[in-house]
Amino acid sequence: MKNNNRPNAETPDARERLLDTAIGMFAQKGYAGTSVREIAEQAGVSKPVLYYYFKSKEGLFLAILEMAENLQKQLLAEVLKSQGTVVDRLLLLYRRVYEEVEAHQSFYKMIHGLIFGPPQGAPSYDFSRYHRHMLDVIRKIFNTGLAVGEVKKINADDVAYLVLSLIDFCLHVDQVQPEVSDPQRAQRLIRLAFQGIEQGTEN
Amino acid sequence: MKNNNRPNAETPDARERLLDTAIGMFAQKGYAGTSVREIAEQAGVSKPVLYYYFKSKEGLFLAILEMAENLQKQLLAEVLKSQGTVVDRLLLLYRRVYEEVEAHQSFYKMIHGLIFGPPQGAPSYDFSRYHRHMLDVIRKIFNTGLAVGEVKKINADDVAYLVLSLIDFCLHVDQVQPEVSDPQRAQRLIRLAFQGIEQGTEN
DNA sequence: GTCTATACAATGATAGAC
DNA sequence: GTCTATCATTGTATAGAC
Repeated sequence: MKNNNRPNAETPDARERLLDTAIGMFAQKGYAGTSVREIAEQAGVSKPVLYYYFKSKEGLFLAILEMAENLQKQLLAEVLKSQGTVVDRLLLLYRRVYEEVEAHQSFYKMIHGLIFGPPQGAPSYDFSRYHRHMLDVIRKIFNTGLAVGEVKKINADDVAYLVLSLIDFCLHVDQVQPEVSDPQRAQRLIRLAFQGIEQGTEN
Repeated sequence: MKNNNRPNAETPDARERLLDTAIGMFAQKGYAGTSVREIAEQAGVSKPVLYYYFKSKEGLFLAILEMAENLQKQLLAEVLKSQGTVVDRLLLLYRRVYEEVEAHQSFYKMIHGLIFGPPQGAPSYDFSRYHRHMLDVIRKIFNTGLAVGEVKKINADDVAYLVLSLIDFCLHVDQVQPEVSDPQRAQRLIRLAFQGIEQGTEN
């Protein structure tokens, strides 16, 4: 937030290096699997520096989560401003999330692991909020389509869960099985769900 | 496997108690977050007993994973024998997985955490195999439907990913947010994807 | 097979000098 | 702000008696 005496420093200061390093290690080895010694070592500082800036392992952890939620809020607000058909706006949502994930891979991986993985003694935190925010946005986009008769009269909740399922799963595969990853898959699957799989007996 | 001198013992023997306890704790706190001391304590045995049966923490862990894969193989083989329309068979697949998850909640939770969570220093193991097996089965079911013109000519891979996305995500929600859980949701979402969301311009 | 007791490394955290 | 040195605690694992 406040940028002290190094506006354009090439090497980020200790605090930022600690944040970056911690994100990477929490992503890779989880909360319990990562030791403060490793974090400090890899960030090139001593342990007391970590405790100076973040007070504890938990403090460092919570500082990261706060950043994450702000990033998500910003992204979703941007997507909500978009115009177009429901499908197009949902595809935009996916593309923006995908870009963000690509740009901050470790960051996403860490949050992903916390949402889906076990709470390995990490400070308690309501991770489902990330999904709730996503579901809210998808529902809103769908409802505007409902109003103009662009989509069938379906429970908006169901559509939201369906779309979020596809987005999340595809991002997950991209991340843990890069060898079978396919950046276009999520977009194909969303279109697929909109058009249907069965041979159409129009109802 | 081999059942020694207690065919109908009310209290399982030490080995089985250790397995059950470990599954529960790995599910709740992850691999790194669980100590052998806790496992032994909660199972009502001493630490050396754990090492006697499983050689190490990793050994105990791997013994559990072996059980898990056998259970999955058995379930999928059973589903593959089913008859009916593609949708019905996929709904059966979901119902059977759901039943299994309900019957062995901690077991599923542990595997789920390992598939989606970070590898918290746990022994390396290819967890994507669980997804591969599921994808295989869904693809096979879809292809039989393709052969009889029951479904559109779509990439079977895409359909498999789509269906697995829905199943996995719904099971995940049931598990981590029981308050918004809905056992019927996955089945509704699968039907939804087959029927389509858009107002039909038949193509 | 199961226990008590213990070895020994790694962990989160801090005191106090600079 | 950053370091060296250190603490108490907890971790995995084992020796050896029963």
